[in-house]
Amino acid sequence: MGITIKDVAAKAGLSVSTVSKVFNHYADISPETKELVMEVAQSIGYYPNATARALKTNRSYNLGFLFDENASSGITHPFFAEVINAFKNECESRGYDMTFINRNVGQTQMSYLNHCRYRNVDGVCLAGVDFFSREIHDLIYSDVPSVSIDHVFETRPSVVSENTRGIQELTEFAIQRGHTRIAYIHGETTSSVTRHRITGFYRTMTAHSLPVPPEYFLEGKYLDSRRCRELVLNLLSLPEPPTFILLPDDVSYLGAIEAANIKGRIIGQDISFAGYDGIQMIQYLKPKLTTIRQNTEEMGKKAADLLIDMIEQPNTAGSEITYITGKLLEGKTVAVLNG
Amino acid sequence: MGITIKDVAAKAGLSVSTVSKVFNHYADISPETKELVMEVAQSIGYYPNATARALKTNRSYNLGFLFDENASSGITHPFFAEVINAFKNECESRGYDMTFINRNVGQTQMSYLNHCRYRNVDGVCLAGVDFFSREIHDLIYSDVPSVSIDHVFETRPSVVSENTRGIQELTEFAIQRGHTRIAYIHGETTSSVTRHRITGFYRTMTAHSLPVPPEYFLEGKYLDSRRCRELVLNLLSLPEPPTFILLPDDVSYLGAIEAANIKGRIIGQDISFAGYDGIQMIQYLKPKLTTIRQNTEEMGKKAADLLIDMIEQPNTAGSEITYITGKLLEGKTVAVLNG
DNA sequence: TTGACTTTCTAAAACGTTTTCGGTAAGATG
DNA sequence: CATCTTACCGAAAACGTTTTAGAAAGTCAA
Repeated sequence: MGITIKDVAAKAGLSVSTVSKVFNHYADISPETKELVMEVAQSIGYYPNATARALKTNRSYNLGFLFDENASSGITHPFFAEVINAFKNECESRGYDMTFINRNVGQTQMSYLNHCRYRNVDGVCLAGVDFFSREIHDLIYSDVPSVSIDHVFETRPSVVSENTRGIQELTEFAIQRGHTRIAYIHGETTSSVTRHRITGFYRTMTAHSLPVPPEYFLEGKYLDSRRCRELVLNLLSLPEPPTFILLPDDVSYLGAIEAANIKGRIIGQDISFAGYDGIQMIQYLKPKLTTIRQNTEEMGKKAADLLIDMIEQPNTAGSEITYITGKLLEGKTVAVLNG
Repeated sequence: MGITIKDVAAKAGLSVSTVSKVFNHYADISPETKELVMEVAQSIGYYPNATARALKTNRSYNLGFLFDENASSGITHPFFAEVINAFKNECESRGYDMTFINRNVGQTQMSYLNHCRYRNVDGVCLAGVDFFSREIHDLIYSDVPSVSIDHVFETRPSVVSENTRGIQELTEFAIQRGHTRIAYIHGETTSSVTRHRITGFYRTMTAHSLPVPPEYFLEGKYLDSRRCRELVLNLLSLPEPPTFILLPDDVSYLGAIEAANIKGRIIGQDISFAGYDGIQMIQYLKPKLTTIRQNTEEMGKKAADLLIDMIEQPNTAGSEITYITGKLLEGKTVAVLNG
């Protein structure tokens, strides 16, 4: 059917082995032969078959990306989409392709690990999954190389954004401007990201001897602006409402704006907000949101690099943790109370 | 290294062929043997190797997805992300995986077609690319099955959203409410989507004998709210500004809001807007945008189905065009001038 | 009993590569 | 001239499957 290495060999008057060697940059090939093979290959439009190669070498040059599919948004998630995009770009530039790993291939349910094996991926990157589940555990402690984003397993390298520090900065930012009644609507506590952020929040509040009344500390949901709207409404209805509210993320700001409008508060004046993520689209809103811009570009790229390095030099593979720091974007949503 | 079909055969006391047949649901296998094989396979944790299978059968159960990588946003594009997600989900439920197709694999530049061949994808879905380029042409007229989204090639099936009709509805909507000075900031004219929309616009305007002065018809860019802001500012600065402006898409509305604020116009009163796409996040903005909600779910799913059908029943493969109709979402951005 | 089917299984070739191990020829060395 | 290197190339096995063609054994009717 297709054009194979045999056709090239025949046309060039050489053996299959020799042609193969040319494509794999073996040393024992004369420059003339090399050139000849290349020419012939070009002329008849030969391209090595990745499948056959993968079978032989047990390397597919294909990386898996695993994130929670049934979670809200999948690839639609603005934060993960950016990370995935960066990951994919780095893969490509290093000669790898990317496939999504899931567990329902056709009718037959398949574990993540089995899917990886079945597809023969050289490695897999995990992001936004339930890192405490059995399945993920099996995958992580298997022989397939892996790297995780925003969660660390001791035996594997990981890329984590400095969530604790990010929230600290944001909280500090508010306190510096005279806020003391500070509320935090955090995301799902099942995620370790949330846990780190909560740590950052409490740490800062404690450092400044500020109280955190229970009604100021609410469990919201990531990316759920409707939910956020309700919670902000609740907060603003308190007898003693907060002056500053940390939101789960940028998208939640959409709900916060609505709530503020309903309550007739002017944002950045009567009530202050901060988000998390630094999503471009949200930055266009008025008033501009004060937030932490996550370096998604770096996260995706670094994850790919760690993974590929691990694959290509298995001996030197460690369990390096790479911290990625976000950047505080100062918007107009935080009032200065002590000006 | 891994567990192969041979191990299963040995342990079950059967031949490799028999085991293979069990996994491929051949008829000439007794129920007892079938059960035995399944049991043994289960017990030693055997899983068929997709690579070897692909090599033999020339089917990879892997589908390519191709979209313009260097275009603005890649996977980050809110509209395409939704389509891709739906496509991916449908693939999975029918037993296929999805890989992104690009042209820079490692150092070596590779044509899209070659990438498809190299990866041995069973088919490829095209969206948001330059459909008029040579490379895409080569791919479409090759032997690899393909389906296109929002563009039709006569020889291939396609899924297109009814862009002409969408803009017609929007324009009609404005006219019914008494608007006559209607401007259109359209997207890049290189895309056939834009061309269809422009057709819809002119058709409606002509049907109502309304003029379209050149200064009301501007080339903007998709997803570029900054650009949109400038163009809306220009429009609002005209001696005789429009009362209604069709925007390239929903994201552009962010720029439009800014421009209206700068010019001191109240949206839905002094100036009216309509978007396109129906992106969730934008729908949370105030005032709520009147727009066409694209049925991205259906588009992605249908594209996957067409492609897989074509792969699995090559004989019945046609060049069916599937039209997906959007739905007008009435927001608060259109003033009623004849009320 | 015998031939004709059926049913169930297997041997072996093939898919397109990579890689090991040798082999050959030419040049270098003494 | 004999031997040793060196540089280059090829034969063949292997990777883990699928699939064709046929073998063996059982069934059944006449």
